[in-house]
Amino acid sequence: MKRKPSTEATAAWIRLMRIQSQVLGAVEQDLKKAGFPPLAWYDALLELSRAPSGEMRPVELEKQMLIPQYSTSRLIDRLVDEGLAARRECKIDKRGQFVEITEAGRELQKKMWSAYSAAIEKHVGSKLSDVDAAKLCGLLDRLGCSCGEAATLAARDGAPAR
Amino acid sequence: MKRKPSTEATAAWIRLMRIQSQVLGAVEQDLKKAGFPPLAWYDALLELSRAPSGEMRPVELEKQMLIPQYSTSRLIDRLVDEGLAARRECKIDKRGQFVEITEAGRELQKKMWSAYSAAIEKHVGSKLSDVDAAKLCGLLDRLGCSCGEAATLAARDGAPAR
DNA sequence: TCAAGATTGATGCAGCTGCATTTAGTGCGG
DNA sequence: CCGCACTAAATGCAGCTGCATCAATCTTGA
Repeated sequence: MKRKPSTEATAAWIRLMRIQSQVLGAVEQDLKKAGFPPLAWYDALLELSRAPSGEMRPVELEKQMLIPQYSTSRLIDRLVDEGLAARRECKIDKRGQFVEITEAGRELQKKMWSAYSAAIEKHVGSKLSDVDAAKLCGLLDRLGCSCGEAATLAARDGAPAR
Repeated sequence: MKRKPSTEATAAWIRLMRIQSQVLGAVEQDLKKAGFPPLAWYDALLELSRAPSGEMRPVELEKQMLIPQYSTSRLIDRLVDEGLAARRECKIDKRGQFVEITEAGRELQKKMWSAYSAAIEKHVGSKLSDVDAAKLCGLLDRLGCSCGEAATLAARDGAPAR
């Protein structure tokens, strides 16, 4: 059972873990220093703002963001507490609900994108040519079974999802 | 302030976040299913086992693992609780201490490496040729200011560090 | 020699995460 | 129409993380 992964594979694994945490930390830090909430909030607001009528089912949000159900539930709680979103009852399915982004939510999303995009540029864009960034995408996509397609489409106003 | 990062940079950012979390999750899951503790424990045990006399200062460990001080402190607590490591007093500096890996700790580290290396192979190695893995390393290293050098040297028996 | 400052490690607190379970509602087969 | 399986969402609990702070000790420099 020894020496299964090649040195290269192991090195890639280590880099993937280290660099991601480093870059994510740097970006989150920039956001926080600019007085903004965590990235997850941005992701949620972005998804909501993209929805046709500014509202969607929690289940839907959960699938888009690739986070567990309970996590979605609590994230919505926080957004609602801050007046960035509102819960609406769902008439066709009384178990469920709709979550609607508020005007404040839309504004915050836009403001965050300024800081967020600057952070991406600072910590990723400025360190890699577009060609290299594309190469990196290609290599990373091969590690994720089949999450590349959707992500490519969504690659406008960046939405990570942990 | 609009359109700062290129589409490619943003796409790379998204991939980096998504794929990392996906791969990390898969590896941790494999470890857990095999009945092992979290990866952080492995990292710590590995560092300790590498130390000349099987012991090192918490500060040292902290630097190697790139995790905050309080995190190290509590990780050591857990290792000690499980009998995988032991605290030794430090005679030359009474503020400090030494942490020594136990025999059980060494054994666990070795056993974990079997499962861990298999997971790396399964989730990284098998999806990328060595050449591509090396390319990936190169690209990722450019994102991390200066963490590549050390990591390359340490690339035996993989040690991530979040 | 001694006070000021730096360093080592621990800890209380708040917030977040995962897991398992609960509550409520839907829909299908008999 | 009823019971049973399934889905939607919330929640209690334990564990982990970050932050700020603390106590103890070491070091430095006047």
